[in-house]
Amino acid sequence: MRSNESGAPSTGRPRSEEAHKAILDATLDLLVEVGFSALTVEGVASRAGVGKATIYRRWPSKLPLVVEAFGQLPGFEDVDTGDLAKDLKRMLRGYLELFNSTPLSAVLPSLAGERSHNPELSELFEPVSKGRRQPLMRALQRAVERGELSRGLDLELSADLVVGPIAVALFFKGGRLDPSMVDPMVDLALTGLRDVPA
Amino acid sequence: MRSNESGAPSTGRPRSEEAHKAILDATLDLLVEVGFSALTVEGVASRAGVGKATIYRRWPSKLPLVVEAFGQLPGFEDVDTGDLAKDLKRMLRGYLELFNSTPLSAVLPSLAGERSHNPELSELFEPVSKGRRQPLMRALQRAVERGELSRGLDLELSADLVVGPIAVALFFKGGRLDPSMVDPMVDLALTGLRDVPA
DNA sequence: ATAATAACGAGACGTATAGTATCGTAATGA
DNA sequence: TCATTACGATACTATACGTCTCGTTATTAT
Repeated sequence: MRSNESGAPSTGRPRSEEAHKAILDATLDLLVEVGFSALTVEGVASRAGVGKATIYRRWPSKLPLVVEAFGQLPGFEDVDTGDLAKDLKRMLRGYLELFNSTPLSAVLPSLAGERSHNPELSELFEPVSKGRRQPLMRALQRAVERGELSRGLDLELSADLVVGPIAVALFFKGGRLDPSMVDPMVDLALTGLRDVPA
Repeated sequence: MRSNESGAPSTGRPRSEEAHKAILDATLDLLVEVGFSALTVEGVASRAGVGKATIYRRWPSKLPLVVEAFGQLPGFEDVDTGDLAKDLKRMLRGYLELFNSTPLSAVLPSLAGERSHNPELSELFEPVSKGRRQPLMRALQRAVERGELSRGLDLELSADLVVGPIAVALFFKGGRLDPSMVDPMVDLALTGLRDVPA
């Protein structure tokens, strides 16, 4: 019973890539249509035209499946205009537009909410979450290299500050995410509240 | 079959305040012990020593119950030192300490996650969420009146910026919320990223 | 070829829990 | 005293997770 590195055996019928993709697609479709909490594995199986076992053979439970489907959605697109404010505004605006055209705005809070009770999910989610921040971190890094930002700046904290208002809107307000909120948001994060002559 | 304004009839056996409180207390206890997703209505009924019907007579489903129990937890404590940075730091520090001593850090993401698929819950959550921000908003308002902040400042957005990094940590990172993160957070929000001489 | 192996779709199955309905009883107001 | 409603308890229906077994099909080893 030899196995290759991915844990799949080297003999017997191979797993169907087709079924794999159909499952992920069906999961995203249903996330859009019914949302996370109403999404059922049986529904995914039926939509994808596969048996439940075919799903559970690949993912130990519903959550990792949703995490992987979610991971296929796009994140920040990298923008490099040579000006930090422009970079941030374009990236965040594009991101908010994704929220209105994909299930991102519904899936993100659901998964984040589950994390707090599910350490395994938390671990699955971590690299995905981190990877999505990368373009943002790179834009900040470039600004430091250009001298636009101070060298001593905590870039992690800075990134949190920049996207913070989006997170607040997403989780604590109706979730209405108008791309027009981006410009004042970025401006305020760059200049700070205390932008008044003493 | 006359009813008073709260929907309860004016005749027959009145609803037990004792049972009401026991249910809310049991809900909070169980939120601490087992977390939100493992919390069951049957468990709450059993812990509170009431029948399930007594719960469903008051709350249409599990979520509004949890929202109301959650609403009993304390929020920001009002701090007025005459200095915005001090006010914010003390308030946020106290808030983060709440996260480590109550189920707040687990319940908040869960409820926020459910909101995106549940408009009714969203409406229930709205006033609670808004009320919790009040001390923060007042501190900002005072700073404007003292001339510490500019009059034209968007205070809603400012509040989002200040608490944003906490939201990001809570939802996108492990949820580790060390009160020591507060001081640099507030300082950065006040001065902005671009705090470097041009 | 033929055997061994493992994935396939379908769906039965056991368990858990949400929410409803029904019991006999207790408390209140007319 | 009687109507009304809440009470705790519990049976009930419906749903969905995750496991398992069916007969079948695709692939590899001999």
